[in-house]
Amino acid sequence: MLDIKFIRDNPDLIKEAARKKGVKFDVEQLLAVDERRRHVLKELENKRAKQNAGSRGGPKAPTELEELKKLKEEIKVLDEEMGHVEREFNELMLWVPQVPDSSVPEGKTDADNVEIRKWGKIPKFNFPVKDNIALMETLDMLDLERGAKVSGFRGYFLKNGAVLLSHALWNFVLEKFVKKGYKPLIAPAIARESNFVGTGWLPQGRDEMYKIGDDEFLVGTSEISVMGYHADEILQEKDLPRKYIAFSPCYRSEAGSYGKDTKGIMRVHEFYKLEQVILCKADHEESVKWHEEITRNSEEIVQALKLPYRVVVNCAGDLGLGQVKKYDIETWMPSQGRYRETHSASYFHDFQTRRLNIRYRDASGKIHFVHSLNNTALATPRIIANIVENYQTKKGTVIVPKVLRKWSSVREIQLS
RNA sequence: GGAAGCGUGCCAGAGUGGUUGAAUGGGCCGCACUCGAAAUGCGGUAUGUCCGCAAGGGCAUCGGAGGUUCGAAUCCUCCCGCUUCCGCCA
Repeated sequence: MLDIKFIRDNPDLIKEAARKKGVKFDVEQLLAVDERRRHVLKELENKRAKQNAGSRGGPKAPTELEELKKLKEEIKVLDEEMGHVEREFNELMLWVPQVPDSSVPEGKTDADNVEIRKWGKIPKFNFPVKDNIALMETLDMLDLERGAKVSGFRGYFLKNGAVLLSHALWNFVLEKFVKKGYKPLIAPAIARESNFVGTGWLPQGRDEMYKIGDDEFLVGTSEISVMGYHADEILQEKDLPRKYIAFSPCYRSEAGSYGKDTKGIMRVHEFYKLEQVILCKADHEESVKWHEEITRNSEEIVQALKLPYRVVVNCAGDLGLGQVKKYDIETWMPSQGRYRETHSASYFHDFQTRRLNIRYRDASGKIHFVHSLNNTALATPRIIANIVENYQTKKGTVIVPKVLRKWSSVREIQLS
């Protein structure tokens, strides 16, 4: 959500943002509704002022009562109209796109994302490369058939080495972030609808979400529940930034991606994620600074795992409604001969915090909406696909990355 | 799942239909007193929104949404949350 005053003053910026992001949004319609809203509001408030003045003091004389009753009826009619206008206004406000940063490239889909740096050496294998599914099934790390039997389409069981690897990864990443001063959380995967609207996942992403109650949905990322954590709070400036590293299971219906990655662990309905979330001061430079930090944090993880990756800046068409700018980290997948997205770092300015009503008081006592950012720290099992492929040996085994050995009893995953 | 109670400002806590945005105490900020501090005294201390260059003013808000009334923090309905007891349960 943006500030209506900002929208009134800069309708052209909004129009341009909608064009760049490829979303349909009619600013003129919003401004017309806004004008009507303010007009009705003024009338309503004037009548209320009259009513308040009239009903002060004690009991009323009959003639006075008659007039007040009439006024009450008029107010009721206006109030109803106000309700309609307000609903329409609020609904439209939810669809106003955040303005992308000027450094965000033009483009429609992820194919238009622009590579900004690369790290690591693409591994060369002197034997036929196996893909992650073959490797993991051969090593008894993954059971897709029984996964589907029990869980349905895209269901999976992780087994043996994959389980140990998962726990080692979680420990490794958690320790790293705690050392950096991030507060660890285990966040709820069940969240009320307002948190989804607040983070900008709803109303547009309805099909992607599992609805499990009248008001409850399963989160597709703990960003949703962690952002909800501070909803309706006023923080102190000295407490900013708040940095969180949150663990949760994540659920995505993957509606609309039926053709993609239909087998394996790259795209599943249920996965686990350690997520970085930062709330910082309402300042563009601050947002940029922390955006670079959370991106670097994740790069450090991938580097420590010695996986080749590249960072792309997402084009405007690949940005969410609320995102100002986004970097994806794409990690090398030998069997596919290309990089695949493993991390996604974005900042929102106050788009989310306006919806969630998260504010802070600055040193002078003024209140502002905080800025918010988030990035994947590590998502499993997806990253395991990268690991097993990059670390495979001629024998068909998988070497455990060095940094994980502290938590792993084996240095090589083989069939036991 | 059954029963009871509760939800007021930064905190504690009054307030059960009529200038109550809300007593009182604490905290916090400012000023005075003091060489300084403590103690004391005085003053200030919500948010949103609309109009306005501003000063200022209007409106809304006592968990949320409705309702009754000329008038609601106070009465009614529903919802949410918390607490306690019972049942069930990892």
